[in-house]
Amino acid sequence: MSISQEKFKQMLKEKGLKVTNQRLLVLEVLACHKDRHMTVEDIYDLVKEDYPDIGLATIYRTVQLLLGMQLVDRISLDDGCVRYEIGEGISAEGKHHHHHLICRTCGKVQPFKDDWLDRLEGHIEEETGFHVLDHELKFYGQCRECLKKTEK
Amino acid sequence: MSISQEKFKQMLKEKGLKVTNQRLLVLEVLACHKDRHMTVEDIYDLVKEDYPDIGLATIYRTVQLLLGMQLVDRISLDDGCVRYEIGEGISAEGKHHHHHLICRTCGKVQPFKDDWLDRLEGHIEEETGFHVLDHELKFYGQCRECLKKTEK
DNA sequence: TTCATTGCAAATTATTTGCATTTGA
DNA sequence: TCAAATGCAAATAATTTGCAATGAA
Repeated sequence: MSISQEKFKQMLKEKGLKVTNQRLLVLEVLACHKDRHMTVEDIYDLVKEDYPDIGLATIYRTVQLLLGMQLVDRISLDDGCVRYEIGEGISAEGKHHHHHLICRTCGKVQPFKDDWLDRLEGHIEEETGFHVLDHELKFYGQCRECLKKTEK
Repeated sequence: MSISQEKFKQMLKEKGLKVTNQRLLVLEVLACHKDRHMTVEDIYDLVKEDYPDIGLATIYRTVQLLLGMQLVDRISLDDGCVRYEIGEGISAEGKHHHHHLICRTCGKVQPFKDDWLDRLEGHIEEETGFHVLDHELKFYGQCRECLKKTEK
């Protein structure tokens, strides 16, 4: 579950930052499109529907702010665009992860939930002394639909 | 083990492409710096030592070519730079993978070899029908050295 | 010879920054 | 009131493209 608007307002205040319409809208747009992997341009277009005067630079600045606050993740799907996704939140049981399955034929991206890597993280710490905080995992291949078309 | 120069020449000829000094040098520079994660600018500087007249655009074009031929991988270490790495080659036993451990404090990147994900790939195919060909896995955290400094 | 490739410069795209103005606390 | 935030335009950075000249087959 991603962050609530109230919690976000509170976090801003704690940091001495201001609650603005622009910031709330950027967060809302990201929260309402969890499973899309949004570019800055995507966010810009959606926020403009509610707030036509917003500037592109504000989107860039807000996204940087949200990254710094760990409320969104930056992902790169290797199509050359930088994309952003609202974070899944951190619970007592640890992070809630999903990975991305990227189809090399049609480019579609589907999420895949899994906690398999938690054990691997422990293994890495033992072997290398590297303390793992987070990970990003992408799989490349062919989705079910493209696979079917190939078989025909 | 990455690709040999002879094999590369042969692949180019099969595609009706020409063997040029520039192409050989870009591949060589990547092969000689396996464990560095090279930006286009890094490659440019190194190739220029042997071939001062090469243009930056040629590096961009050659890297695209090598990507298309699956001889190099594009990686993004989230410092904003796009980086390239020579492929590990595909053997009969499957792909030879390494992951990246990225230190959030000092930015250092260390490789980590592991075949743990092969089983997860099988699991994904069963559950989603997505046929996995390759993957990229990054871990974020703190390296041993930065961890020590924090403890003091 | 002939067409792919190259280097260069200009064009394009993505992102950041400076600054006058506006706005939230 | 007043520093933080915004919108705009200009600046910067990264990458691509057009084109005449070059070079591999």
